[in-house]
Amino acid sequence: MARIDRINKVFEPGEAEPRLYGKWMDSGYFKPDDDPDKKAFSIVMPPPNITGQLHMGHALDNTLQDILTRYKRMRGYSALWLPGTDHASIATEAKIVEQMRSEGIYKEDLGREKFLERAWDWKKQYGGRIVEQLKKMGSSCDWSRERFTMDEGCSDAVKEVFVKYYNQGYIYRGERIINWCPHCLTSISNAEVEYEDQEGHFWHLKYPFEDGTGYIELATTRPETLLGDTAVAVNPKDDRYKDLIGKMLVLPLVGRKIPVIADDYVDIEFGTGAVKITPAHDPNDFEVGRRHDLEVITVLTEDAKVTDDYPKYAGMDRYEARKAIVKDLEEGGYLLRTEPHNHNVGTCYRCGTTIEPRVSLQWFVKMEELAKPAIEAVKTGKTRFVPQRFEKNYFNWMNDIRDWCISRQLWWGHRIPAFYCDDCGEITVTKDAEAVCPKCGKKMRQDPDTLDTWFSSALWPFSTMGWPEATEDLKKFYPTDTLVTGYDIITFWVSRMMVAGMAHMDDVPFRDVLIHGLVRDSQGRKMSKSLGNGIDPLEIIDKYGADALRFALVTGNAPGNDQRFQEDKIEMGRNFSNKIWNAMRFVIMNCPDGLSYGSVDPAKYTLEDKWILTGLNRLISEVTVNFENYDYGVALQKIVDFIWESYCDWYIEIAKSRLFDEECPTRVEALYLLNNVLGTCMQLLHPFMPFITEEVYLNLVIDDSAESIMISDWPDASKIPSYPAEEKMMSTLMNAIRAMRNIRAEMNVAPSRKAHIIVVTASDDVASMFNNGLAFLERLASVGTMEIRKDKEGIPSTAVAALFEGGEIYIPLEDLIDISKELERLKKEKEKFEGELKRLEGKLSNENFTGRAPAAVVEAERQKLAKYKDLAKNIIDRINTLSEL
RNA sequence: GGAAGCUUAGCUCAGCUGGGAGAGCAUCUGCCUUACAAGCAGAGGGUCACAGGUUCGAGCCCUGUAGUUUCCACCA
Repeated sequence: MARIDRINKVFEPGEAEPRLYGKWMDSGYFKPDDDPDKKAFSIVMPPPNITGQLHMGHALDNTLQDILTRYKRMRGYSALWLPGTDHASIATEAKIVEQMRSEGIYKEDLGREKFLERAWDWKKQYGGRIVEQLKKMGSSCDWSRERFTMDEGCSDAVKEVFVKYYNQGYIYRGERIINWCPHCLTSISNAEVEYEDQEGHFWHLKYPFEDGTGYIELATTRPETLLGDTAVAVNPKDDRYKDLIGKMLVLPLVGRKIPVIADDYVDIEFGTGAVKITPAHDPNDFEVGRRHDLEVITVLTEDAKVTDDYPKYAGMDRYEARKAIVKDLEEGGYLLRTEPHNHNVGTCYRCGTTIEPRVSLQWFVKMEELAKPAIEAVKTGKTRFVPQRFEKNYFNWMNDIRDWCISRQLWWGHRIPAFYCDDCGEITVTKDAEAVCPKCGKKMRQDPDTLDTWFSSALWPFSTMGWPEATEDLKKFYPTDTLVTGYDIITFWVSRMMVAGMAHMDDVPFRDVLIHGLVRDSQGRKMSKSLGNGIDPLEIIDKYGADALRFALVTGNAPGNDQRFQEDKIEMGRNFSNKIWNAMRFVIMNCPDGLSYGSVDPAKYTLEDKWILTGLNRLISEVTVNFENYDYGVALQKIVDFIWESYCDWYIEIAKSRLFDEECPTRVEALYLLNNVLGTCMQLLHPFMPFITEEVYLNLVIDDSAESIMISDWPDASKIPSYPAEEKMMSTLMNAIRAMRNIRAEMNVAPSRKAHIIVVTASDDVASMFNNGLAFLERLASVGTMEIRKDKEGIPSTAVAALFEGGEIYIPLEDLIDISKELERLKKEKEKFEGELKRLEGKLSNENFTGRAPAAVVEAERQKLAKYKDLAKNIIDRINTLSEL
């Protein structure tokens, strides 16, 4: 009892977790083992933004990665989990601009160089924050390999790829209509546009013919773009307009003469069947304009204000201009009517501002051809999505892929390695920091733009390992084994890594893509800043510990499904920790000093010993399969059930009678198994709850030389003996105990009242089982004394019967028994059994079943029938006996 | 418009290749039993959304319907 005084009654994560993490860091366990005989396992961490704070999405993502890494490490792999952070160009730049604005400083006034200095300061200040937060989760990454998307190596990889793609013709520069954010003042890619439903209007306008022969009616949701109209399009098959094709119209308010053109793009059924064409401000119109060689007239500035070309509206933003133009159209008699109209509006995924399509000179990657090997790799199973259904998501995007706009009008990011000669217009693309015009020898000017953040992210699985150098890490760890990420990022990131991997490494970047869902709030809403419904993982860790948080994120959740986050689950995790902690306390408080297992003899194992070992054996096998299939929710549930029910509620309780009897001949066996079974459970649980398992494992009396559970060997089921016959016997005994407990509870018999029981059984095995178990039957079922008989002659009629497979137990409760109540209880039991009997008899008399179902299934049903018949007969006998009174 | 998911106990969710419906929380009843009241023992509670079909047998497979969520595309 001396040792227990030193151990707190509850596990204290606030104290233990930082201490243990520090120990792991110092010991170098997070680094992959150099042993060349070990097989390599690797994952790269999806790099969180340097501007970011740890949120539940990160917590889930990193918990899954840590589970995987810790499992593989214990399985004997040289396991690498490579961490890092992302510069997140647009998000970071926006934050810095915002911060500067509060100081009254503008980006342009500061200048590029000063701005970048500030950005790097920002990175220094905040880049480490998220890393520290990830450590609190218990993440076992190799921090010595930590990377940043803008560090020297990653930047070099970016330049290498850009130059290579350019020389191969996959990267080009061109004037196209792109998605422009008037707030961030940069282009963004298709993937970065989010569509949302907005209520708007449908304005029906009339555009008069030049020759005064009438007008064409058309409808628009964006009347302000009328300023840039250069045609009106109709469908060539539309009889209403056939004769009008080629005629000229006068553009209202502007007076420009524009033609009626014919194009298949126009839907005859929709609206009036006539569409105004604004090539500069609508992607479809742009395409129509190209086909018909229309003039592209830009009418809005970068910040979405009307240009000076239209003095009446100049300087108005697009919404002001819309009002003014609608008013003028109305006054001019051009507005026929206005209807309410819901439409999808593209918004910037970073700031939410409505996108303004805009024609500008940008850099693009031709994706179609590059996508092919990446599509093929998933088709042929070289890369596998888990769950598989998400590959549809991937194929969907990849099969319909558009050219990727990669240039951004931002300063924070990888500067585009293209140089221009202002004299002769020559373009050079080079990794060098400076370039001289090959034609006229003048110093060239570097493109001011930077690259899309996702351009560098796409290279992450190999840029972090030293590419383009042929490093040892690349040789050993590429391709990585598993990428863990959310389904919301498949198009942004997974697809582009696949493309880059195939293009530059000629191999997939990862074998498996483990997709998880979103963590939502308790009402099922997305956690967001604007709703203020986000739950801070750090607060949860402070209150309950990282183990409890990890438990909550994994338990009861199937792969790929969204989950609602509820504090209930955290409490469950915390309570489970406490349960384990106290099981450990119990075990070690009963271990004598200098305990040695030298005399342990498996031949002396008792029924419950063999039962718990058999259960453990099965647990290891099943959980290992679950781990291999990424079924973590299932695996965790099994481990919890085994520890809580089998080990704590049964095995410890039964073992108590052996521990408390110092003369017990199998005491050392009990101690050995109590320590080792719990220790093995800790190993199985360690990937989920690394902290408490480490603490408990090292406190148990298992192996004094063990340094850490995280480098212990994953349990091997084949080394644990299995005893099926004893397991079955034990389950009979447990059922008998449950039956006794049930009766006593229903009769309201206090546990303190020890009863005399009469066990009636024809089986010698069952009889000896009860005889051997008397010591713990007292504890588990309040048995005082016991007699065992072969028949039920002379059983007192006031006894209550507990029936189990293999026998009956009678508990004479004299004063307590209410015969009518007991009869009622027995009749209820009888009905239950008769229902089952009817079902089984029907099934077994059906020749279709006996003839067609597998023999094993039929046999199992036969045995069930026999068992139920037996039990039902006993109940009926008992009812008859009681009824006669 | 195209695609995917979900619908199982009051709540949140599991349920593997089809073979007697589960967990946690909540509710009710008893217990401070010398590891743990963050605990122990027991109980109640479900036409597995609906309608068909395949099968000896369907929560699970197929078809359809309804509700709901998400992704992709996008028509002015």
